[in-house]
Amino acid sequence: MGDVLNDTRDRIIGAAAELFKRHGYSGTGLKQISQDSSAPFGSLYHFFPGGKDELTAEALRWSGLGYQLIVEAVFDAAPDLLTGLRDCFAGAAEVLVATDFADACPIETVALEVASTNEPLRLVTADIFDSWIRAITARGEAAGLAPEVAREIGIAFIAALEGAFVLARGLKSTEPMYAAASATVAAATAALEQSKPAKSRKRGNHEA
Amino acid sequence: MGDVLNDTRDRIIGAAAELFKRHGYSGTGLKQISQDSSAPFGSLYHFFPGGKDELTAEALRWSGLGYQLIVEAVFDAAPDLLTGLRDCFAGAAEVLVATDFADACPIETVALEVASTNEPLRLVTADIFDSWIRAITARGEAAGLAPEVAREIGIAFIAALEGAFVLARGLKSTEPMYAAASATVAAATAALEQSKPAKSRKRGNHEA
DNA sequence: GTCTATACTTTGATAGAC
DNA sequence: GTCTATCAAAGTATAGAC
Repeated sequence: MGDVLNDTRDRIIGAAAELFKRHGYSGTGLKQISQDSSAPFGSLYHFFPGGKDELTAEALRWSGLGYQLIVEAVFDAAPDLLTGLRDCFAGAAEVLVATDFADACPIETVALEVASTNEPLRLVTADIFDSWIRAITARGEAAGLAPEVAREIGIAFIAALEGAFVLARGLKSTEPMYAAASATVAAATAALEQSKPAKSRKRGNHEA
Repeated sequence: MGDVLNDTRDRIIGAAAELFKRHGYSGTGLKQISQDSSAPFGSLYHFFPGGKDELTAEALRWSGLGYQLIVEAVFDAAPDLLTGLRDCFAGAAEVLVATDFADACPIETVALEVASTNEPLRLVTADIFDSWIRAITARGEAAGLAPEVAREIGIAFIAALEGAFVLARGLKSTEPMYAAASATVAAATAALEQSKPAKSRKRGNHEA
């Protein structure tokens, strides 16, 4: 997010993504995007002939992919699945504090706004959520969970993170992040236990 | 929510709450509220001299209390805490399907919209979340959890529900509701186990 | 208290000069 | 491709007759 974007089109997308994250879809005007990106108003319609919706779709896809890469990096740096899960919540809490609880999930607010009012944009958010779910499901499977269980835990993890963002921003407190972290880790721990019935008594650790 | 509101002021609040729930704060205009409530435009400023923000605050408080009562009723009807938790998710899933994924949490979208843009309204959402947390924490304590654990599980439950709403509405699927339910129940189960170390082997059930 | 008309601002979008 | 001027519509808010 600290990128330096020199290309006009990229600057527009970056400014739009930032504004959508903090003010939402309806709360962000094209003129404000024009100002924040230092791009003339006409350039918005030059690069995005479809108007606000086309620009929003691009900003959502860009933000959604960027956020996924951040989360994947956290998991890559963690020694195991459970640590990775907990680190995601902890990292999110740090960002919230550093930005006075402004920067959370980059697509959550918009996703809720368009869910029942703008079907094309709703589909964009659905694609992003799908991509996130597939990514975390793969991590769960790699950790030894059955595919269906991995998917269930993965979805629950994303839901816990999104919900914790809502409470944390509303309460201006990181407490929900750590509460959600503990619950998610507890659920994942139980799932891991159940998927390895022949373990427990350290009678031969037969895993990768 | 199926109330018949004859008083003008109540009709305005009801229509506003409904519109905020589906279209958000910025996405809802006062003229639309006037139309949906069959109240003349001037009446909005007669009953709410503070304008849109005062009306929004009232609508949020009304919706927040109403939703809490619904959840409390679900817990009252359930035989135990774990069943109550699961029934909340199942009931929410049913409402989502019945309304084509339009009716979820009545304050979530607005809470995210105002979190970083409207401090007075953010405080209103914080009060509502606080009330919800206290209510569910009391249920956890009554079920035998230590106060701190009950609060943690309670916050995680609300976060899971809110996050599941985001995913369910975006994906137009109830899968996230059930995934979040299983994870929440698993976390609560683990917490209940830990809070009763002298149980397990049915060696004397010394609880209320 | 009810209701209409209107003022003022901002919105998304377009046209056209350069 | 860049940039400015402008449009029609919708936004919040107000005034005042009844």
